[in-house]
This record gives sequence, structure tokens and C-alpha cells, in this order.
Amino acid sequence: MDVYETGFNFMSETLQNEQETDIRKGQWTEEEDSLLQAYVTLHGEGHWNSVARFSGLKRTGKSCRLRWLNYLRPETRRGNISLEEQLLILELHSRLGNRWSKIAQHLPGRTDNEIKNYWRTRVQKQAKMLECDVNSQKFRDAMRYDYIPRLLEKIRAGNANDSVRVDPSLLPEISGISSDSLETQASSVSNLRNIGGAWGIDEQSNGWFGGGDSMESVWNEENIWFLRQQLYDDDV
DNA sequence: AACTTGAGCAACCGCTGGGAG
DNA sequence: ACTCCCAGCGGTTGCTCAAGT
Repeated sequence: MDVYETGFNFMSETLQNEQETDIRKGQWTEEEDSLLQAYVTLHGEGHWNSVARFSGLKRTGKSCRLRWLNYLRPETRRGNISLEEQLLILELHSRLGNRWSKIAQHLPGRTDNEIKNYWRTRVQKQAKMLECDVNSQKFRDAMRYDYIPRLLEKIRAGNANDSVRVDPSLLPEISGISSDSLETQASSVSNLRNIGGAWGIDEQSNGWFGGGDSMESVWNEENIWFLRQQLYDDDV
């Protein structure tokens, strides 16, 4: 190898290193989408670093994976989250916490990112409007006695997008709660209507009650039972 | 019309767990 | 047992756009 070739190799290497560090960020272009789509269609999902390396995209493997899962994958559903999906998210979050990918598994076509974004924007908004912490009793009560009944009402009225049904089996079996407790709860509803006003739920839209990063305390056995009664008592 | 503000969403960052060597 | 690499996950950031002033 003479000095010229060595020099050329050095230059190529330098150029290659520069190209490798020249990673694109930000919004994806249509051209990039097409490239990624074509590559995944041909080679299948997975091995995202290889996708990044061999597809011609100047993106990281992570970026390719995210773009595919959140946007390009054919089964990805986009658009408004239905009332029943909201209810399902609520229930699943109470059981799984912030495990968005696990929650997403129960909502076909919805991505963890979408659910996470949806949850966070609503929680922050509603908690702020109520001027309370998402873990506070006030917040829990407002959700339980105002939002959920309204949501169920809407679902029953058939306003909901029926593309997703809440599977009753997803709700845990609850026992040992007297019907008296329900009456007590119901009597509290009128008092909480005032709080409910702060939800700002638009009757024409889906609205959203929000929630919390730690909803275990909200979605306790009583609440599950309450929801089950409201939603499924006709079927049981 | 110009500017500000806030909501919604797409994408990035950093961490973690699991598998391979 | 240890290290390295990769995929996946959750938190965060920043951009866009619509509504309000």
C-alpha cells in the first residue's frame, strides 16, 4: 500500500466517521419514511441498528424503531381515543401504573407513546384545574363520583366509538362490599358536582377526567366494584 | 395583524434488562 | 462471573398549531 492509498483510506475513514456522527434528528421526511417502510417490509421488524446502518437512513436504530412503531406500522391506529378506550386506560393504569407498553398491549393499534401523552396531558390539566394533587382525595372523588358516571352514561347512550369494548374480564372480581357503601357514595355525587364543573368536560367531546401517576389508591377495590356495577350490572 | 399562551404530539434521552460472547 | 451490545421502556423536551388577547 503506497502513501497515496494510505492517504485515501485515511480520508475515507475520516469521511465515514463524519458520516456516522452525522446523525439526523427531528421530524422525519416522507423520503425517510419511504426508506424505512421499504426496508422493514423487505427484512421485517427488529435489528434496528442494522436497519439504521443498511437502509441508507442517517438515523439511530432507536429512532428507526420509534418511527416504525409509532407511525409507520400498518396496524397503528390514529385519531381520537374513544370513551371506552379511556375507560380501559383508566382501569389498566390503576393495575399496571405507568407501564405504558403493557397498557398499550390491551389497546390494539394504540402505542405506548400515544397513551402516555394522552394520560399526562389530561392529568396535568385536570389536576391543575382542580388545584389539587393527582393523589389527593379531592381528585379521586371528583373522578369517581363525577367523571366516571358521566363517562359511563355516555357509553351507554351510544355516543362512544364502539371499536373497542371494555372486556369485563379485565376488571378484577371484587367481593365483600355492601350495597350501603354504594348509596353513601351516590349521596356524595351531588356535593361533588361543584368539583365536577372544574373538569371542564365538554359534553360535545369525549373529554377526559385525567388521572394520576400513582392511581393505585384511586382504583381500589371499592372503585372497581363501583365501575363494574355501573357498566355491567345489566349483563350480570 | 401581531403577539402570547397552552395543548397536543412526535421524537429524543437516559436507564434497564436480557442475551451473547 | 463479567463485559458488551442491543432492544425496549418511561420520562422529558421541543415543535406546531390553534385560541385568546
